[in-house]
Amino acid sequence: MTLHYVIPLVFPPSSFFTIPMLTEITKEEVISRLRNAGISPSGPRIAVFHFLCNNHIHPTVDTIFHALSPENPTLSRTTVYNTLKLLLAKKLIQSVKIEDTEVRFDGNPAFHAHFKCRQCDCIIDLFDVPCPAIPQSEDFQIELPQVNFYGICRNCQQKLKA
Amino acid sequence: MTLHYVIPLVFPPSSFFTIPMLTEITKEEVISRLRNAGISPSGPRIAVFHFLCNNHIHPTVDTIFHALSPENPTLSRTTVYNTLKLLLAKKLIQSVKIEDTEVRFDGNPAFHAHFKCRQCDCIIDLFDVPCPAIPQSEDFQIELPQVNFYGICRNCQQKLKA
DNA sequence: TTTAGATTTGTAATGAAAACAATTTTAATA
DNA sequence: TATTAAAATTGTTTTCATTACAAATCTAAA
Repeated sequence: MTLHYVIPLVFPPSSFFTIPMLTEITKEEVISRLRNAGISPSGPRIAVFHFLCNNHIHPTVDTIFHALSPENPTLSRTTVYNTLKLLLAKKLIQSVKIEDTEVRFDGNPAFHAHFKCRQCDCIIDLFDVPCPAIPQSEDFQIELPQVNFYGICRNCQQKLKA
Repeated sequence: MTLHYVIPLVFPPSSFFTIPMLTEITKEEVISRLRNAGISPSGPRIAVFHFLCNNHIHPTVDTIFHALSPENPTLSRTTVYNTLKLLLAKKLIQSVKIEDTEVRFDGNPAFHAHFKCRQCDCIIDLFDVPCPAIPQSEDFQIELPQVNFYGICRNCQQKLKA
């Protein structure tokens, strides 16, 4: 079977750039999600998870640390690392391996593809790229795949044109 | 349109594990490919590219360096880095961003998915996972996507059963 | 109030990658 | 063949994300 796709003239095309309802996730909702996952909702954990849920910028550890430090003066990088590892293990977030050497994080654990702009290094969610078939085993769970695109984002395309 | 997939009992299932003809790529063929790409075929470049074409193990820089050092006693890590960067720019190879912090390399630049075993850390080519639709722009080339699966490979599944 | 376990913190260590300058090689020209 | 400029390679140094580790702090149960 061959699938045919409409080839858009700009990237990301609107059909690949659906923006989901960006309702603010409250601290209470964050605490509830942590409790449901069996994680005791400490201050740093609430802060890190809340930041990831409401900032769809696929931050690095350092970005998270610097964003939260002013409000949490005693926060340490190690705690950010520990917290992210814990959230990943409980599948409350996902990691995005789209850079060569550093990991980025995404507060939305559901499958979606990502696009990295080679010009401005932004990372954009692509909610309308279908998830590739995930082979399942009787004995083992195969995790969601990562699907990463690379290129030039629409903003940078327009800047380069001008 | 909904697609239905046969769910295999073991992973990787045979249909996801097609092994292409693994004919040895000769040094002459390697030199020819380098010349066609406008790269002068120096000793280190031939060695690195030849290694990648004939060892489908998705090696790291360090693995390549240690594999080639005995035959090339003066080879330096920096040269391996430089050569890989050049081969990538000319699209003779591809990088595989499937680990958190280090990049792996693949002598086959054509699209195929990858699977990483969380148990033994091996990386397996999945030649039968279809390439997601690649949005194309009039002005900019969007590069091939990376599709990465994670889980437990068949070997480790059997070891864990026993 | 005590105390054990959980959590957080800061420092040190690791290691991949990049930056950099110097050396060596190559290839064109005299 | 000799000269020389560009290309390629090399080793060292630096950077920086991540991990390891041990000490300090906090939490919640007894």
